[in-house]
Amino acid sequence: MGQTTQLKEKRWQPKIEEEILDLWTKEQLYAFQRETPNPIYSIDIPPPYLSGPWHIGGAIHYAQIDMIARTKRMEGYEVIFPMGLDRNGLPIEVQVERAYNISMHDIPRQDFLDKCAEFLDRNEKLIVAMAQRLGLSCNSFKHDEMYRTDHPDYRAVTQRTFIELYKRGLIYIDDRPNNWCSECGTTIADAEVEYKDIQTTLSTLKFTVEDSGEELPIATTRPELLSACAAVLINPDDERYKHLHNKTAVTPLYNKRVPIIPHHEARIEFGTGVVMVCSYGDYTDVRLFRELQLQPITAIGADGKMTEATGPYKDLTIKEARKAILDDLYKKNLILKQETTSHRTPTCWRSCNPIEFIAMPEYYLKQTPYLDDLLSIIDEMTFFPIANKQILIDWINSVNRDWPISRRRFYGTEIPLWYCKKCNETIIPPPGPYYQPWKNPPPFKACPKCGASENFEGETRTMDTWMDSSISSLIVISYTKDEELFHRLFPSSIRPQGKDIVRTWLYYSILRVYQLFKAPAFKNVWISGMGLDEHGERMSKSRGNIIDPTPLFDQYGTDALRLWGALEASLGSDFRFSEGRLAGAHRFLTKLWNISRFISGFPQPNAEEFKLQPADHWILSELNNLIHRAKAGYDKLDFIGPARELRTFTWDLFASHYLELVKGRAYSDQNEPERNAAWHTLHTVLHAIMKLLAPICPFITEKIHRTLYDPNTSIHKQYFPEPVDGIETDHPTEALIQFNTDLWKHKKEHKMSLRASISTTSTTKALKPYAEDLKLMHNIETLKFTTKGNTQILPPK
RNA sequence: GGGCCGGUGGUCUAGUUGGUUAUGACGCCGUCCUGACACGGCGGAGGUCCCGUGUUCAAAUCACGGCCGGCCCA
Repeated sequence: MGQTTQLKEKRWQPKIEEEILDLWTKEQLYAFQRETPNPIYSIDIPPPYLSGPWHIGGAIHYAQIDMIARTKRMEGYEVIFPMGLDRNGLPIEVQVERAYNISMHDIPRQDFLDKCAEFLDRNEKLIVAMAQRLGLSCNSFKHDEMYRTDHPDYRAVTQRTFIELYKRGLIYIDDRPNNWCSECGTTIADAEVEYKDIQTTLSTLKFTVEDSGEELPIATTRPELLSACAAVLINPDDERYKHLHNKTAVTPLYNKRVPIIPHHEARIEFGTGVVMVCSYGDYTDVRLFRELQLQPITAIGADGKMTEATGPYKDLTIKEARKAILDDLYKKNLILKQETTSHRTPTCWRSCNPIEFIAMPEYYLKQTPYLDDLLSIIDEMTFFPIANKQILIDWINSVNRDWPISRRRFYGTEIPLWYCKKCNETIIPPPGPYYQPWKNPPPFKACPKCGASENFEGETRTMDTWMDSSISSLIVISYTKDEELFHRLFPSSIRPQGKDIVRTWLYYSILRVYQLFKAPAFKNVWISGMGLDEHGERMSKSRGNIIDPTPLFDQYGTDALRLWGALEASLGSDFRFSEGRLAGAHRFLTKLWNISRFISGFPQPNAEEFKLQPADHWILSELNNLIHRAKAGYDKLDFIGPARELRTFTWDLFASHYLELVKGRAYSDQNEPERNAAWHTLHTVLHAIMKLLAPICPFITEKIHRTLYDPNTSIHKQYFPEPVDGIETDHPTEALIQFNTDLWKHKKEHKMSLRASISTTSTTKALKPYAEDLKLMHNIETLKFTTKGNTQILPPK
């Protein structure tokens, strides 16, 4: 008979988790074994963006992704689950500029990069510490074994893909109007544009009709663009203006002649029904200039200030210019009306500033020719849940122009190009090293076109950070580092992520990998909902509703947080933070701990030392059901199912009914094979619960497993349990629960102690096999069985 | 204007290939220290499953229409 080490602590303490963490680190428990005989499962974990520590929603998101890794391990896979860190890009630069109150243009480029790196290193420590505290089972948290998107090796791979696509003609330069954020000083992609309702003033300006001199009122939110007005639109069906078709209007202040064009884009009910078209107020303007072949005038420069074309407003900011021009219009009586309106304004998702549309020469990656291919390639991927695939489909269907990938920023992967000043040739270096053209000498001797041997200029721009992060799935499976492994593992097994970055990270990843390999990037895609605050709002710094998980780790522990995260919402749905419900999850762990503490008081009999009783068969058959249901839930990578099944089984069936039912037998001195059967069954069920719960609550299950069952081998090296063989399957579970409820109720109604004896009780025949256990449990002297189902209890004498 | 998702006791939520008295948590009321657990046990109250129409022997679940909310796009 195997002795069992008893659990001592009266309740589960979050601080035990830290001891377990140390143990895992020491044992390098989750290190990837390349030479494994098992199938390999690779997880393209979202490398956290190092702009700040996670809020509770982010923490839970990563905990859920970790449950995927742990599930796959317990299903028998060797799992690649690296810790990655996304360290490129604009938001970092913006934060550094704010923190040091500097502009990146005012200090040497290298100094600025060094400051960014410092800032990143600080945040990295915080995030990595939190990732470990969360129990993430990443392969390694050693400094040199995590990947970083700004590492020379990573950037060299990004540049290699750029070079490859450039050579194939997929990257080109163009100077079409683009989304320009003047605060960030760079072009941004459509995917980075966010729409916000912003209060603004709608001013009605007095245009006139040429010749007739008729007054033509036009409402606009952008009076500062008046100098760039190239046309005036009226709706062809608008009865008020039919007589003006194809006449000419004169702009106020500038007295410029512009055509009046009938066009369906003018909404009859908006403002006065007449709109001015300027280069460029919004997307519609951009489209109309193209469609009507109007000559654009640049009113706003790249610095966000007005240009010469605006006359007296030159060098004013947009805001200043708007105020100044309204003052001038007012003085000259050219404003007919002003009202406040809410305008749907495109803004930069990083700086939150309204964006402008400005033509600049930028590099583009072709994407529109690939959209149909992408729509079919995603059918080769399995989506969890399938409903969230639609977000991606919708986005692919709405993409209508190529991806601007160059950024006039510094902390990013450099565009690896040089230009020959003599002949203007663009020179591409060979793939391999990491290039910094603004700093390195050119890696070639002469211009391949004109033969010049000097006067080369390195490109100063960097790439959109999504150019880096969209190849993370390749990095995860050792692209360019271990070609044999890469070919064996491509495409990677799963991409887990939140639904907020479907149109960016997911879309770009699928596009890029398809362009490089003509193949799907992933076998599976897992898209979860977002963690919201207690009022159901998205957490953000600007809203000031960030919930910091740090104190919750100390108060409730990681396992409670993870269990809460699993129980809170089905996959794909948003979930709200609630401390009360977190406390509820914590209470389950206390319960589980105490169940284990009780069971840890009994030894573990060998096979020949026990004889299973009907009650044992009953709970083992219920355990078998649980195993099937929990595994089915893990199969869907939706943890709410297994979490709920486990809680209900453990608390409402195993603890409340089975444990109480066999207490008498377990403490008895007589009939050892029957007593041992209770001990054996208690341990069997408990150990199975531990293994089934391990992906969700890795700490408490590890502690109990190592204390009771195996001090030397982690539970996280075990597989999910198989159903117990040779168990009778037909049991009256409902009747059993009902009988116990009836007895408890009876004793309560008669103000009897639960230990008080009952002289005579009768119940359904179906419960006859459990007679002995039931009599001990409720202290029944005589228990009779009838063909009728109802419980009959004789009142005490 | 279009698309997607959702609307289940006070609050949050499970369940939607249609099938007996709708799941659970938190909260609430009452009661009890019973050989692990008072961070517990036991008992209880509380729901027109957004509204309407239809399909069906049968609808929270399917169809159509409407209302409300969230997200995305124009």
